Amino acid sequence: MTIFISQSSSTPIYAQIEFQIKDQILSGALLPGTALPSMRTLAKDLRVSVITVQKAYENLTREGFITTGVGRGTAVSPLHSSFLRDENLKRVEEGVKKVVEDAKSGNIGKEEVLDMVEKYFSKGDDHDNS
Amino acid sequence: MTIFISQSSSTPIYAQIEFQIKDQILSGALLPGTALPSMRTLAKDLRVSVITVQKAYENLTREGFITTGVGRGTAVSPLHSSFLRDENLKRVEEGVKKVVEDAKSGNIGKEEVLDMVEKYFSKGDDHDNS
Amino acid sequence: MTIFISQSSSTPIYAQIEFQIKDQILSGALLPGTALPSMRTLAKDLRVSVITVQKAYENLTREGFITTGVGRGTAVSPLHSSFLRDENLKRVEEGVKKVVEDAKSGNIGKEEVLDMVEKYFSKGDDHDNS
Amino acid sequence: MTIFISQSSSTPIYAQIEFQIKDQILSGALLPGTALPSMRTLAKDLRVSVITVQKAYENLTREGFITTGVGRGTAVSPLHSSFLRDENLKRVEEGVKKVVEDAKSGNIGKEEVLDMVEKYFSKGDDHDNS
DNA sequence: GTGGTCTAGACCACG
DNA sequence: GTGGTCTAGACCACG
Repeated sequence: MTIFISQSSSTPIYAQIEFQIKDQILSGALLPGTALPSMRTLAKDLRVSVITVQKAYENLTREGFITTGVGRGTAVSPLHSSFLRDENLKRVEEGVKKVVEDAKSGNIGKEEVLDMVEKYFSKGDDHDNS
Repeated sequence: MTIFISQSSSTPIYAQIEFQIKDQILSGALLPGTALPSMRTLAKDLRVSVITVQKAYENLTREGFITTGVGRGTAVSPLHSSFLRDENLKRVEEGVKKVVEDAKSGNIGKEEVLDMVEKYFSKGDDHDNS
Repeated sequence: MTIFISQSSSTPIYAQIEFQIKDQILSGALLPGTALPSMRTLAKDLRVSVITVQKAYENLTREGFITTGVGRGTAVSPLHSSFLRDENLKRVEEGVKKVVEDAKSGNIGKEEVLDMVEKYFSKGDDHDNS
Repeated sequence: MTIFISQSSSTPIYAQIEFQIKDQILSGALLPGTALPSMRTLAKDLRVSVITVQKAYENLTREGFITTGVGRGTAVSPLHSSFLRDENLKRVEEGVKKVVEDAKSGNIGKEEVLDMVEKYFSKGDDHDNS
């Protein structure tokens, strides 16, 4: 598991850890059952305080992404793929809603927004524009 | 000019004021030259400290949306309509970029996102579902 | 006499009036003895308060650029051309001093500064580079 | 880090702090990564309010010179040396531009300005009067 | 400990 | 009246 910490970012360090782990679970990079490093190990690796890692793990546990047990360590929760899909859809839908509100109040047309979506979906693809 | 403050929001009060005024300028609800309420008046109306309103006005001034002058008060800057359009496009494009990133990492397809955009653009319309 | 007021500038209005009149005297555009408009007339022309114009005239009088007499109105002082030249030199020399300090502390060489001076002196000239 | 405050200057205290720190970063006296004193410490040292120091730090953060983080303190940003040079050049060029404008409107010749630049560049040098 | 937000006052220059 | 600066407190999240 790879996590990058930016000391100069304004995002709190605990949130950087939390978001990156969540991203990797949602994208399927971290599969259910996979063991996460212990809080002490991760803290040492990232050169941050154990308390900081603890806060990230705590939040992820509360949201159901990981499970922690005394003596068992921490692992990715056995999430139904439908749950994952719902989480992702929720995240995207919230973004779309906000974007459309901004577009409407700023007199930006539907076609322009659709074009932007097409544009960013194409980026990073290799000659794939089906 | 109408502004709603949520004391319980995690967004700072000064930012709530700032964003709402910016929204109204970008949407054309506040026209160039329009006088804004004085910092003291707005502070009293919103039941917040003068300093809080000042921080909002300061940020808007630095970004060029309003002009302030001691003894002259505060007014919406003479903005070119092209500037307004650019600002709106920038805001929407940043939103789209983030949405597409989330969609890609969550295995959500382009078509699904396009459908969401259509859906939210239709909402609030009268008998318009072309 | 032409004066432009910018309501959106952060420079106080009285200072805008003061500086523009001083510039015109120092550059020779306003000659000694020339009558200035009365404070009331100028205030009406510029659509500002009489008190604002008064402050500008007051400062210019104190610095010796204009003379005011009850019933005689206001006029440009009979300045010796050597005085004008000294004022101009003082202003330029102060600017050069600050520029060189900035250059030194920023590791910018003398040649680079000399080049900039040449460059800006050429601007606006017609094929004159003696 | 040494900072001098003049309570009687017309430059706001927060700006004095801001400019002096920026000067030291631009001149290389403060290297990237160097920790700055905490706002409370500096405020106590300079005998000013914490808010005043905060405003200076806030401006420097927005301009990219320093990075701040709750719980992490404040440090000089990792700046590219090319950025530093550009910032210095920008500052000097603005000064030269203003100087030349003053000189032109005051009928002061290019040679005189060039001589002044030479003169101030020599000052403070040891036995260097080439 | 750190920086970020907020309050309730004050005094100033400007118009 | 207006905005700009400053003080001396407070509470918060973060590390």
